[in-house]
Amino acid sequence: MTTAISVPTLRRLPLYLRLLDKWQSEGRTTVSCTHFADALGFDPTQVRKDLAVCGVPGRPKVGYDLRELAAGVARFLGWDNPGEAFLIGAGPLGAALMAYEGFAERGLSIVAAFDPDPAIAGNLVAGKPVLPMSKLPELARRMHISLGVLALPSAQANDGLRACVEAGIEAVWSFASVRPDAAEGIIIEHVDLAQSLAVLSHRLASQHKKRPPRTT
Amino acid sequence: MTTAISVPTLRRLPLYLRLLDKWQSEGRTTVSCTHFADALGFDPTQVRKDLAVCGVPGRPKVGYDLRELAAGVARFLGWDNPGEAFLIGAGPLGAALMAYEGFAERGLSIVAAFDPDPAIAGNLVAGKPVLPMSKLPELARRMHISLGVLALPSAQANDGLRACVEAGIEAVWSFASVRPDAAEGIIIEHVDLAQSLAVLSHRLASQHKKRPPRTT
DNA sequence: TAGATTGTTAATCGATTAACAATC
DNA sequence: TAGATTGTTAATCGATTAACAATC
Repeated sequence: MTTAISVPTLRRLPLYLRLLDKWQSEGRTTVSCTHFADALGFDPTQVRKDLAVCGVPGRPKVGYDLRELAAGVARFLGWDNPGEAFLIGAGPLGAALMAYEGFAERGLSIVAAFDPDPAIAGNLVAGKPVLPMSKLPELARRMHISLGVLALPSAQANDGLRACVEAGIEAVWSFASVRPDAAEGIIIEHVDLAQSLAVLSHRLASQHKKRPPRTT
Repeated sequence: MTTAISVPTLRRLPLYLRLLDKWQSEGRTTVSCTHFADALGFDPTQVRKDLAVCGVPGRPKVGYDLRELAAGVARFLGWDNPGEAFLIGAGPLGAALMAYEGFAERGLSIVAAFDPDPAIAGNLVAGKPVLPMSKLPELARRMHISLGVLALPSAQANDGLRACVEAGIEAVWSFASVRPDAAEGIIIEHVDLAQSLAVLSHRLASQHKKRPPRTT
């Protein structure tokens, strides 16, 4: 087995990729770890180790070929060929995700939307019809869909997840406001906004202890 | 100065709080670290250390008083009294955030929405009027708003952030698809979906290496 | 060539986990 | 009392950073 990639490394790769895109559009052709390190406030050695996982060799004195590195990082993440995903939950959150500009950039395309609510199924979301959940298994298999984007209200999140498992979907990216239960045979990545808010809230609270907020 | 709280600890606190709410609704009155550890797959010692930062004492043999602990964790995060925030960017993402059920639960209330796009300002989003950006500074000061929720398209994200700084807003929770530039005198917490997607994409890709996905 | 940069091995740092005394 | 659990100190583990040889 190849060396396991650490999650912190994995989470930094998109930041490098974003910079690579930017620099490419500025006409750069090579980059060194120091460029990344300066732009992101990271240690250059860390950048070098992170990039190494993608298997793109650099050249001493020169650095990395920008094009080659960008392609290598994108390939490593599986962002080189467009992935197709189903959206499960077509409420306001689902609609926002369908319109989200960051997905297309990362080779992710939501090709169909489903919703258990009969009042929503049948509607159009971002120009696409929302289908009833009953259509999910057959379509998932026929279209070889391996990723589900879960955007259901918390009460329905676990049902949605189960439907994905039964449809043979391999991974779920969850935006439900409650973490769905772990399930056999499916990869779950949950975006927990409460965790992010906790970091922000605490920083704000510590700030207030030092310099109290304005009051009337 | 009090011991600095680590970010990993901070990010786990909402998970404990969610369990506390659940257990409280089930009629429990005391909890031990082992309960949390079992439910979350954590080490009991880690739970004990995490909870310790909130300053709620437990009793040997008994555990923690559930009510007292829930109140302590919420207070530590600043989630005990409802915080008021402004939404900057009232497109689909902004609309989803206004409707998001997780916020109210965490004592966060979006009290007004702003958008630089004249086609959007004037509309209603989640029953609230969207105001032009020009109204932001005066209202922020008058209402003592310290948190901005940034949901603008990437091209406008930095302008939106600057507007917050100028309005005296202390912290910004960013959902832009590109991380806004750091700015003097404002706390920024950026939710970077690409980082989360990177973790998921890579897991999916490694899975495929072991067991290739079905094809036609 | 000399200097800059990669790639890799060693040292440090911080977070997690283990051990254990104190206590109800 | 005995057993369970807290709170805290020590050990381990993994990620970050430093050092340095190889190289263009």
